[in-house]
Amino acid sequence: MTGADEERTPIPATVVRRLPKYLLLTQRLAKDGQEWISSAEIGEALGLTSSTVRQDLSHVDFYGISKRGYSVRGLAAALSETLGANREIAVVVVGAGNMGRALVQHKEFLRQGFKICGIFDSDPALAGESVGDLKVRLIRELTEVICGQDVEIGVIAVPAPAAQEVADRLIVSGVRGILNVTSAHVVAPRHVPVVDVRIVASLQELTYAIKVGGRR
Amino acid sequence: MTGADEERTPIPATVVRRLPKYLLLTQRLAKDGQEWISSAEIGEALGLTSSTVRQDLSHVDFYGISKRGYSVRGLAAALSETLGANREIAVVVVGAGNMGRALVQHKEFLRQGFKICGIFDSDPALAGESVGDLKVRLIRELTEVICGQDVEIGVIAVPAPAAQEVADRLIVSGVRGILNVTSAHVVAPRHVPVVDVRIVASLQELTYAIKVGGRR
DNA sequence: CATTTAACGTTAAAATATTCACATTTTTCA
DNA sequence: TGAAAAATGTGAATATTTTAACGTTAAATG
Ligand SMILES: NC(=O)c1ccc[n+]([C@@H]2O[C@H](COP(=O)([O-])OP(=O)(O)OC[C@H]3O[C@@H](n4cnc5c(N)ncnc54)[C@H](O)[C@@H]3O)[C@@H](O)[C@H]2O)c1
Ligand SMILES: NC(=O)c1ccc[n+]([C@@H]2O[C@H](COP(=O)([O-])OP(=O)(O)OC[C@H]3O[C@@H](n4cnc5c(N)ncnc54)[C@H](O)[C@@H]3O)[C@@H](O)[C@H]2O)c1
Repeated sequence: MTGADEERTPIPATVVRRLPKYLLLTQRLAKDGQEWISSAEIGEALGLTSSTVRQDLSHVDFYGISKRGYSVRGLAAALSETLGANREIAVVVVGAGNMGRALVQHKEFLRQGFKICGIFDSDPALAGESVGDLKVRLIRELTEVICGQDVEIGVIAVPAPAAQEVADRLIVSGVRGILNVTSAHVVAPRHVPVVDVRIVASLQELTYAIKVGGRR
Repeated sequence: MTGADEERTPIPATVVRRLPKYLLLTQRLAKDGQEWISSAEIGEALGLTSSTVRQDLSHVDFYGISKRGYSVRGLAAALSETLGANREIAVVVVGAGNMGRALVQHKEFLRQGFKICGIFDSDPALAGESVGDLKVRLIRELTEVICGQDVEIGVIAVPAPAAQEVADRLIVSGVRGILNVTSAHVVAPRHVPVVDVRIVASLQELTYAIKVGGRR
């Protein structure tokens, strides 16, 4: 009767960031037919200690068994449920440039339950163009589509200066979370979480790692 | 005479991940003509406490001054230098699919010093096709180009199952760091750092944040 | 010119995250 | 069947990260 899988206290962000790694690994192993995996093997595969793995998995409503480890399929299912990703989630992409179009055509999203159901742009010249199965729509149709199709996530893939404006539109349209692919810092109310994907920043992180090199 | 900006001990990863944010902010403000900024203003703009900001900046060889804060331009320059991003860095992209092509055409990379000087694919049908200013080359020319042009960073944008193989090739070709855009976990020797950009994982992080909603 | 104030750099306290260590559970096998 | 082994879940110890506190310094003000 009760949902029962809800945690009293949220899982620490640092743990949440690792859960998708466990999920992906177990999905892959399940496909390969592997039945069991130990925390040590997971750690090995992902560069973590077995202890961190066990500690992390203690937040997931699923139990391993002594001497065997975790059921690969069972763990994958539990992780997916814990992440709230065990269902189809409607997504819209705003910005039909190179990045937006790449995202729309990316197959893996759907395999993981993310269904992109609209791509929007402010440029009238792009309106009506096909991208994968979709046609680009004008940004002013955004609210209508989001409300009508109960879209949960909006992806911002416009030039950085337009990012906040787009975020605001997504928010008033009722989106529940935002994936921000631009380098802009986007602000949103507490109840609309924003996750950033910052590719340039990742490259800069890499230049630092290269610079300090061995000494690390 | 001495480089002098080298730290005895590497900057903690958690700090390094924030430095690009400070860099981007100060670059933008510098362009807007702002001269000074305080740690409190930086924190405000980025959702951090002023204390965290000052603590972070203590790792950067640059000093603010009482009552004024930090020189915006000076801080930007110092951050860029600390990150090792204050110079042109040659990059190659492997995988000329949607993502690889989007990356090659992305203008911001060059503005930040990352010069993409080659795009490679294993598909002979793609060889010779234009992407921006570049032409797609066959993967077997990779080593030659990397050695010849002293390429520092390789970006992996191929299907996940091919990621490790591509990484291995990049490594033997002498690349000094890898940006991995696939969902695969890539292993590399200690002296070749790997930074991951995991978009699907970011979406899953978002579904969790949506699920736990207000209670956070 | 002395005083007030804003903001820094830094030390230390508090909060988080990771790792260790081990009692417990399940399986194996002699 | 009972001892040995492998792996879990968890409490405690470490280590790291974040935040608070504060002495110091440079500018502003009267
Ligand atoms: N291309 C990449 O590989 C890449 C990599 C990292 C980050 N990004 C970021 O992703 C974003 C998009 O990049 P891109 O390469 O696709 O750029 P792009 O210039 O190719 O496309 C941007 C699109 O956004 C549209 N647009 C502008 N303002 C808009 C608004 N207010 N509402 C709706 N649409 C609007 C434009 O008409 C254009 O079609 C940028 O912020 C970029 O920094 C791109
Ligand atoms: N498109 C996106 O928006 C997106 C988003 C997130 C992650 N990714 C990841 O980026 C990677 C590429 O995605 P994509 O959409 O560009 O895929 P894609 O299928 O459009 O392109 C992949 C390209 O890689 C080439 N390739 C395959 N094996 C190769 C090898 N061994 N050496 C060199 N080239 C090889 C293929 O010929 C193809 O051209 C994938 O791992 C994908 O999961 C893509």
